[in-house]
Formats: sequence, C-alpha cells, structure tokens
Amino acid sequence: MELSVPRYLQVKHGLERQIAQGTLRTGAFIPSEHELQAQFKVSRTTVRRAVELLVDDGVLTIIRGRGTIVAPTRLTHKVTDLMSFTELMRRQGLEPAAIGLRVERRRPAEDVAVRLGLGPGEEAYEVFRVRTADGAPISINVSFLPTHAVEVTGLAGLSREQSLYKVLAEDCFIEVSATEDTIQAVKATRAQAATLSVRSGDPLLLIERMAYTRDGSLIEFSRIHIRGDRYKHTIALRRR
Amino acid sequence: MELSVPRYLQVKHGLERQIAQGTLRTGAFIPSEHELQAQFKVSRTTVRRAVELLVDDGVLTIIRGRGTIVAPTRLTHKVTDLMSFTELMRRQGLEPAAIGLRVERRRPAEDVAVRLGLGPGEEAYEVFRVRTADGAPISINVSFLPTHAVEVTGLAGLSREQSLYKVLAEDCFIEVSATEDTIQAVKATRAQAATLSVRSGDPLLLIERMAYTRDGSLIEFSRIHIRGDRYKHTIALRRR
DNA sequence: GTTCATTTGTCCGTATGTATT
DNA sequence: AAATACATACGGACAAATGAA
Repeated sequence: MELSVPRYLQVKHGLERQIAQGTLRTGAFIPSEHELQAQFKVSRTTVRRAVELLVDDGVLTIIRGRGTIVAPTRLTHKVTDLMSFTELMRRQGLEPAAIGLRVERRRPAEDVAVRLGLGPGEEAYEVFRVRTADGAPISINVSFLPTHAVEVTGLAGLSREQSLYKVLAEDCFIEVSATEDTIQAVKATRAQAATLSVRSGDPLLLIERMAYTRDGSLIEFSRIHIRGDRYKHTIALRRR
Repeated sequence: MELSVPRYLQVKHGLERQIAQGTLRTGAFIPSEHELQAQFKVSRTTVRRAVELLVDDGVLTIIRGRGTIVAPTRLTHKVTDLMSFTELMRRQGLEPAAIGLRVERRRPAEDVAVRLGLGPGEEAYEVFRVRTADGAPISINVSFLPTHAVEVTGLAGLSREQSLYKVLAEDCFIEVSATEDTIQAVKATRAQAATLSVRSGDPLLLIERMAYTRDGSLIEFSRIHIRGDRYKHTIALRRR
C-alpha cells in the first residue's frame, strides 16, 4: 500500500522542483493552468490549488489576464512559517546546543500564572535552559507549561533533543500550531550578563512567546533573553 | 450594474457577522458545510472557500470528521497581517504622530545602497521622521526609497499623512504587499538618546525592514530605532 | 469489534465572468 | 474584435476521519 500524497501537493512539489532545477526561471512565466493540467494530468481545480499554495509561500506571483511568474524576490525564509528557536538559529548558520537543562514543578510567579490561566495554587512545569551557538552562550530560555497539558515524563526527551516543540510533538503528541511573540529591548541584569558573557546593562532582546495547539489551548509561555549583539530576529509578512 | 462582491466573500462576511453578533459562539460548532450551502444558497466549493479564509485568519478551527468550531483563542491581531507602524502604535492604545519630517535625495551609505540594489552613484530618497506616541518621542525612523520606484512629488503627502504606506498607495499607486523585518537589540548612541529622551547606552529595538510590491520589486528599506522601555513588538505566527 | 451516518478532504468536468494583449 | 489566461461558481463523486448505535 502506498502512502497517498494528495495530487495538489504532487503538483506543488513538481513545480518547486522545476523552479529549483532552473527549468522554470525567476521572473519568467510558468505554463498556463491549461498547460499544467496536461503536464500533470490533473484537473484545473488541482492545478489552481497547487499554484495558490506557492503564491502564499511567495514563490509564484499571479498576474491576472497574463499569466503566472516565478516571483523575482525570494524572502529569506518561508513567509509566516512558525519556527522554533532551533530552526531560527540554524538559519543564521549557527550550530545550536543547550546546556544547564533543569525541569521543575512548582507554582510560578503571579504574572506567569495569570498568562497560563492557572487557578489559585495550581502548579506548572518550568524548563530552564541556556542556549549556545557554536559553543558561545547566546540566550537564556525559560518555558512554562501547564501541568494539565503535559506529563513531566514526556519532557524527559529534552535531555537528548533540544527542540521543545519536537519533544512535545513526538513524545506528547502535542502539535504547536500558532504562536504569539512579543519582542522588547531590555537591559541585562547582573545575573543574565554573567550567564551570557556580556556586561551588565548591555542590550538584550526579550522574546515572550505564547504557544497554542490547534484547538486553541495554551501549551507554553516562554521568555527568551538573547544577546543583542549576536542575534537578529527576522520575520517576513505578507499582505493577502 | 451592481458592484459584485464574490459569493465566497459574502459567505465569509456573513459568518463573521454571526460570530460578532454571538449567533455563533466561541468554541461551539458552526453549521456543517451542507447546512451552510442551504443557508447561503451557494455550492460547497464556495462555502469551503469562505471557511478556509476564516481558518487562515485564525477565526475558525476545523476538526476533521466532526465539524468546524469558532476558534477559542483569539490572537491579539490578525495573524500574519502586515501592519504599518501607525497601525502597530494604535494597537498599543497610543496616538501616533510624526515630527521633524525631512526628505532628501542623495547617494545613501554603501550598506544601504547595496540593500536597495542601487547602481554606482545612483541616488535614493531618504525620509527622516521622529515618531511620537501621546506626545513623547518613541522612535527614529529613516526610510530609503529608490528614485526609480517613486516620484519625490508623490511623497509630498507625507506632510499631512503619517503613514508612508498610505501615501505610497494613494498618491503613487504603489501597494506594499510583503515585508521582511529584522529585529535586534542595540545600544542608543548619544544622538539617538538625546532625540528619544533616554540615556546613552540604553537598550533600543532596531527594526530593519525591506518592503516589496506585489511584483516583487523592492520599494523601501527602513531603519527604526525604538525606545525599549516604551514599546513591545508583537508578532503572531501560524503553522499551516 | 462492526456498522453506519455525519462531516470534512480531495478531485473532476464544466460553465461563465473579467482582465490583458 | 478576438484570443488567451486567470477568477468565480456549480454539482457530483469518492475517500478518510469521527463518533454513535
């Protein structure tokens, strides 16, 4: 039995391959929908679906009445894709690692409890880590997870796998489907400065993230303090 | 002749209205696609298109085999929507204004010229502004626009309208359709500190933005230095 | 455990409208 | 004016997931 990949994805991948190989060149028109139907032996509906996805990805641009071209501008990473910290680091060409992993179960500070929507006295898991890139400390990461959403045993995988989201997906079967990041510039406290090998008062990027599952329930609140001089956070947005 | 709004948008707006009015409640199932067909007197294709758009907006969540619910979690702003600085400020409940508008035409610094893709000696328009919120200076904004992309006369509207993107759209008929932001934490220089009423060395958020039109050509490169203590930058992402 | 109705996912063929050349 | 290409819309068919009988 074969694993059936939807036709529209097959067409999408086919087009992506042709673009990667240079068969379809940047700025040039791709075959019309009619021609693509013949080429891939699918209906127009299916062709349009594949093209639509590539337009959303910023790979293709449709010019009504004329045709569809391979978008001349290629944003550095796929638009609006949700990315874990690990992925973000790799984009910068840095090899990410984590040290000083510590998992605790306790009542978090009140502002965190409010964000997690915890009842009075309710506890949460706190995951502490210091992330490094090419060996140098680059960020201090604290994640808070509601105890009712995840088992502590499920978090054991963190010792071998750096990505919290991967562990949640593979060991807890929890898929993070949406995030909301708030980004600020703050001064490094003395403790943070020591950990990150910078001077006290130096600028840090503070990213606070709320992560949600597909059904909309909160799965994680995290705070990441990042060295301002070693890291750039990139976001691509697209108007529909 | 009537201005024809596509049926799928009519359905989308109909559903949005029902959600806003509370006819469809958060967390509850909306009518099945079959029922929506009957309700709006359209085909299933059209119903599905409308629902798909609302899912992308984070308003609805589809549970396969069961139905579609009104998403319990409402992210603070529409996911992946591209927003101008003016819009972003209003979200924070602040009244934005701009002072010290200055437009110059000249050869920009080399790193900027490279980003704009300028040929040797080619010039660009530089738009300087200091943005305020509720009267207090909050950011220093410098925009660079290629001279071949926009007329200087078109930028005259900036004196009455704060939003560069609105002026580009209304006076130059240029629509910004995608942006790529890079965010860093930096130390305020002495000049920046003076302008923003902070201390030299205090943390600032530096947002560098590349803005593109629909056909993929670069229309703007901008640098925004923002007071770290007065501003939070929020981004919502969604995995497809 | 199996069957069955319901609901969403994929796919097709066709028809008509609108924009561009 | 005509041809081409994308946009919208319909109706039907079967597959896959879910939950209940």
